[in-house]
Amino acid sequence: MTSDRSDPPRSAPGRVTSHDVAARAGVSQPTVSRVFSSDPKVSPDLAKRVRRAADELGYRPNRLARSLITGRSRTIGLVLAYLDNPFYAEAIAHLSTALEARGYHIMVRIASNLAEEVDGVVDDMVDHQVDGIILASVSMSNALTGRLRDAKIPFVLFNRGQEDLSLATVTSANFDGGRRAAHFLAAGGHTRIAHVSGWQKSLNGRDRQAGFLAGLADNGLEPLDTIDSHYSRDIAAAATRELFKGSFRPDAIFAGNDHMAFAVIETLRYGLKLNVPGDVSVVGYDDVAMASWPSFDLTTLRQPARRMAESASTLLIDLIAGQAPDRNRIEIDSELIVRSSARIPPGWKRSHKPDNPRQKAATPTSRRPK
Amino acid sequence: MTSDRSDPPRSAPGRVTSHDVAARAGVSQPTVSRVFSSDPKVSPDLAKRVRRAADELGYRPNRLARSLITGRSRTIGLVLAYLDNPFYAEAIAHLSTALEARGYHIMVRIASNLAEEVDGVVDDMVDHQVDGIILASVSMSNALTGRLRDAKIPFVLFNRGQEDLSLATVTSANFDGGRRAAHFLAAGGHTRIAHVSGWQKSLNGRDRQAGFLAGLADNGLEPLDTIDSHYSRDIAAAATRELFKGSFRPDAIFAGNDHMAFAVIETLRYGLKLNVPGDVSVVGYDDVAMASWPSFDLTTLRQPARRMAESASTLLIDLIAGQAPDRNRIEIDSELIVRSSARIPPGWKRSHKPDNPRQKAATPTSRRPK
DNA sequence: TTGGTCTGAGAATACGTATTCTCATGGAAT
DNA sequence: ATTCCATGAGAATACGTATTCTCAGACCAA
Repeated sequence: MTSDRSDPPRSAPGRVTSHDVAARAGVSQPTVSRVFSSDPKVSPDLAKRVRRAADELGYRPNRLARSLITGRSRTIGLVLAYLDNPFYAEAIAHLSTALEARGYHIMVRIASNLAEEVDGVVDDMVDHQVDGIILASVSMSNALTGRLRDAKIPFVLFNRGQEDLSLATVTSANFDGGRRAAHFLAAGGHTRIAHVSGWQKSLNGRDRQAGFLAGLADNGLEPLDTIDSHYSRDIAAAATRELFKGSFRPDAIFAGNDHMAFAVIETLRYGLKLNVPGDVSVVGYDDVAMASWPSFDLTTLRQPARRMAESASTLLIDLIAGQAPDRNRIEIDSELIVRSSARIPPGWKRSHKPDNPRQKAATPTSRRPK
Repeated sequence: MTSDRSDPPRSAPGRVTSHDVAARAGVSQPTVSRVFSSDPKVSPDLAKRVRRAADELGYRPNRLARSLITGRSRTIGLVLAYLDNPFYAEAIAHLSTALEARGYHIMVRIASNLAEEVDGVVDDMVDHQVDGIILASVSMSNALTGRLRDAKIPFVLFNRGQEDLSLATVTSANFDGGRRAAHFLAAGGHTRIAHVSGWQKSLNGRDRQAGFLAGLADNGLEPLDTIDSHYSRDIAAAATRELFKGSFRPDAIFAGNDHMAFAVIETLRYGLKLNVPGDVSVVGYDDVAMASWPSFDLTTLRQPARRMAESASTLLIDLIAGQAPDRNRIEIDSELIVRSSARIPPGWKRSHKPDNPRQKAATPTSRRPK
């Protein structure tokens, strides 16, 4: 006999709580709670009775109430700056999958890179009691960093390093990737190599550029020019036109990411009537899905979005659990994917296309009329 | 003198509650609550004192606790099936913005179109007490529909109609769009027109196809063929090859969305060595950002993602508020954007390019070394 | 048989806020 | 001056669950 008997269900109809289940199963509310938090300290037969009652009533635990008392919402906030770059769409998908597998949910917000806007968004997430935050491609103000520290909310920077070594970050090996791009172009015999770079106020952009310059230096080369194009299609296109204004024209361009590389290629082809890779070789960074499309067939450095998402998730969960991870700055190697947008040096081979199982299964259903 | 004085703050350090604020301001906890829910029934000077105390302590209301008692989480769930189609990336961004402006937050989940998986994802969201759900491009099982009805959780289908007229949906005018595609191609003098269609188990796909067929019929034409290509790039490519196997080849193809149209164009160009639009005209549906890229310069029907997102948000909020909206099936007109991937009939003009203000501001910073 | 440990489940409480209830105060109306 | 209502704020309670505390009974050893 429980105290629930005297409480008529006064809440919204259809809203069934652990008390209702308890009443029907003839047990106390804590017992119901124990069953649903898989607390071992409940006898098998009682547990069965509770589960049956729950099923009959269609009970599902209210995660808000649970979160309120445990202090953990099992929600993590995801802040994104760009969504026109498809790399981040892939990132969302992989992060969502990875975190879901770990029992977490994602709250997404788009914020421009203005520090002020990011701050507001993050504050909002804090109010929602997120357990942790992933900031993809957004910069952090020092004020914000401090506030998150105070609030003891762990966060991970995804694809955006930061000078501050105490911040947890997951990136690809940007310096190394930039260097390998340079080596590849140098091996291809290019000598007038320009860089349409990522935003130089982001560490990603700087590291790729620094690696690229180092790679050129390894081969006794200097860049023809480097132009900060802010990860923007339009600016990258303008930069490309700029590069070809003078008489000393590039024979190769390394772009700070694929998104800009596409703009570079199109400006070369359709604006300047040049041939890629005949006249100019182009190399990108990311290997988004479109990079393998025949229109671009872009040679690029693959950032493994899935592995990066896995790493970021694991890292963040560790931080939430209070475990100091072995490393809080994770760099994933990026692989050079050789396609046809850049001259292939002797001895190098085109990367084989990944076989797509769906393609074989593609048996479209056709109907010829009549 | 309040009862708070006797309660030492025993919760996690840094966790400041309305009780703490109350104690410091010398008022009761309900008064603090009233100030932060902008309840008018609190005198100005007290309110000021409370706000000051809150600022000094860095207090921010716990939205979980608030939600628990109000029964409204101000969170809405967003379920997506595809993210490789950039239309949905745009949709996320616009939905996020629109709902944020209305004071809501978004919980995102990717679910394949398997009914079972969608059900699980939605159940999960219900547990999280979302106030409403937007299902983008995913189908609903009848069981799920019923359960959401029972749980009294409103939902809106975004870009995916449903036969059941009682379900709230926001789509573009798919039938009309399909018909206009047909009219355009017919006006261009094409006679052997094929359709690489969207998934025929989705109403979107069927409506576009039906409109397309009606539009051909308006011109006394019949389709050369229609092939269900499931919104898949690979299947669309296979379908295109299939269409060109025989001797009676299409002179125009209408694709069920841009994502497939790109695959069609590339298969024509790089697989079949045909010219677009010289040999074959191609029309798409969506007008994603890439459609305006010079590589494709795709003639297509623009689904205004922003307006659709606004409508879906408004509709859902109305449903949550319990107001029966005037219409629960919203169709947004889609505009034909004439570019160069399809022959332009006499008398028609290419749609002017939207002027991009950023392009003018693009003054890349260059540095020539040395 | 008695004492002690262990097990399982109910009672009580906590989480942080919103809301209802209650009541003191003060001004207006008579 | 007395009654009445409006106003504003504190006391009490609720939201739905997890957790701590408590205790009855079972079981074993002596």
